Amino acid sequence: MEALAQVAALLADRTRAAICGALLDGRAWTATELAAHARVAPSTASEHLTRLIDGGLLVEHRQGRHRYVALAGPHVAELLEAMTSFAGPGPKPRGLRAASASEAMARGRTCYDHLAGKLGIALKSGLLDLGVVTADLTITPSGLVWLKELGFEPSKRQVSRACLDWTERVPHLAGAAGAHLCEVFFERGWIKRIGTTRAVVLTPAGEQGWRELGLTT
Amino acid sequence: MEALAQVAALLADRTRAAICGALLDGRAWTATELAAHARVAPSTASEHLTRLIDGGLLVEHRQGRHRYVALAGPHVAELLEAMTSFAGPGPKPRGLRAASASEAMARGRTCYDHLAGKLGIALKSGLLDLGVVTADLTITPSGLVWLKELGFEPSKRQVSRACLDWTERVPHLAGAAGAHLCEVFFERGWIKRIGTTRAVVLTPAGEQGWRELGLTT
DNA sequence: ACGACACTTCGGCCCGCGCCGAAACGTCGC
DNA sequence: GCGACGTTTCGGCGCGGGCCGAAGTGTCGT
Repeated sequence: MEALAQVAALLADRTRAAICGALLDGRAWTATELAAHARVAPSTASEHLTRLIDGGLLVEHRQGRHRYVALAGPHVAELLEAMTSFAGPGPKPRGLRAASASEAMARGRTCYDHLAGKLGIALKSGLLDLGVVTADLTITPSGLVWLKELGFEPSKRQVSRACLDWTERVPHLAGAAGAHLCEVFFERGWIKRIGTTRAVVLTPAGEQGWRELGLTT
Repeated sequence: MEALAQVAALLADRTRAAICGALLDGRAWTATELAAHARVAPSTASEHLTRLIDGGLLVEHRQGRHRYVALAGPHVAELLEAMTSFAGPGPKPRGLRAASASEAMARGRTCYDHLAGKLGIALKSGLLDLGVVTADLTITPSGLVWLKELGFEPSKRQVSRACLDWTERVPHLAGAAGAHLCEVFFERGWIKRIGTTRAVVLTPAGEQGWRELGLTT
C-alpha cells in the first residue's frame, strides 16, 4: 500500500490538483500557463510539473523554450474523474461568475478526450435508443457499423468504456469510440469550447446534425 | 479540483494507506488491530480513523468498548484498487518472507468482496468460456440463469463490474456477481484464506468443484 | 466496587514540503 | 551579440500535520 500513498500524495496538493484539472481538457499546456492558472510562481509550478511527470501522471514535450505538458493518457483522466466523482459535488461555488462557469461545465464539457456532463448523458441515451450501445455501454455489432460510417477505425485502444460523471453521477461513453465521436463533433463544428475552458456547447449546426443522426438532445 | 486534493490527501499518508489496505479484505477491524498493523500508537490510529470516516472512506460500528471500522462500500475498494493499479508493481519486495507473502497475494486474494489475482483471472476466463460473461465482463442472459442456480439474487447493486487488477493488469469480475461467487466459494470450502491475510488459495475440494462447474483452473 | 482494557483528547515535538524571490540557463528574434 | 522571455535551480521561510506519551472517559469482567 506504499504505492497507493505515493500516487495519492501527488494529487493531495491543491496546486498540483489544479494543474491536473486544467489538463483534463486533453490539451497540452505550457508551464507558464499552468502557473498562472494555479496562481503560483513559475518556479513553483516548474517543481510541481517535474514531480507529476516523474510520477507518471504527466508527459512533457519540449519545444524550443517552451515546456508543454499533458496528461500521460486516458487512464490518468479516468483516475482523476474517478477520484473527483468519489469526493462528489462539494459546496456550491461562490459568486456569480464561478456559479455560471460551474453550470456551463455541468451542461457539457470534455473529459480528456470525450464528452461529459448533461451533453455526455444525452449522447449516451441517444446512442442507446439507436442501438449503438447497450445499457452498460458495450458497443453492439450494428453500433460498430454505425461508428465506422462516421469514420471510426478500431485500434489497439479499448473501444468503449464507462466513465463515471462527477456532476451527473451517471456513467457515460469513454474509450476510443467516445473519443472519436467527440473529435468528429469538433471537426464538424457541432460542438465548440466556451472560451478556453473545458466547457462545451452544442451549436445550432450541432443540434441539426444530431437530429439527422437520430440523436436526441 | 479542490475536492480531488482532499480525497487524495486522505490516502496520501502511509499510515492511512496501510489502514485502508488492511481493510481491503472486506472485514471490520478494531482500532487497536489497525494500530498494530500500521505500527503506530493507538492514539495515532484513532485520529487517522476519525479522519478517514469523516472523509467518507470508512464507516464505523461501535460495539461496547470496541470501535469496528470497515470500508464504506465496494466503491471505496474499487477506488483503492484503481489507484494501486495505477502506481503499478513497485520494486520487488525485500526479504524471503515478504516475497513469498507477495507471491501468495499475486496467486489469489480477495479484493474487498470478490476474487482477484491469478485466481480471479482464472475465474474470469472460465466464466468467459462458459458464456456466463462477455469479454468485457457483462453478464449474458444465460449467465444470469447460471448464477441463479448458484443462489445469486439480483439486487439494487450493479450486477457486474470490471475491476482492474494491480498484479495482473487485467480486468476481473467485481460487482454483485463477483461478490456472490466469492461468498459461495468460501461457504463451500472451495477457497480459504492464508492465515489472516487477504491471500486465498483454491482447496482440493475447490479444484474439483470448479471442474464440475466447468471452470478451468 | 475495582482493575483491566479499548479508545480518545491534548500538548508538544519535529520533519516534510509548498511557497517565494533571486539568480542562472537556454532559446528566440532582431 | 543583445535583450526579452520561458524555464529551472537554490536558499530560506513558515505552516501543516504525523508522531508520541500522559492523562481522561467509557465499558467489561469479576
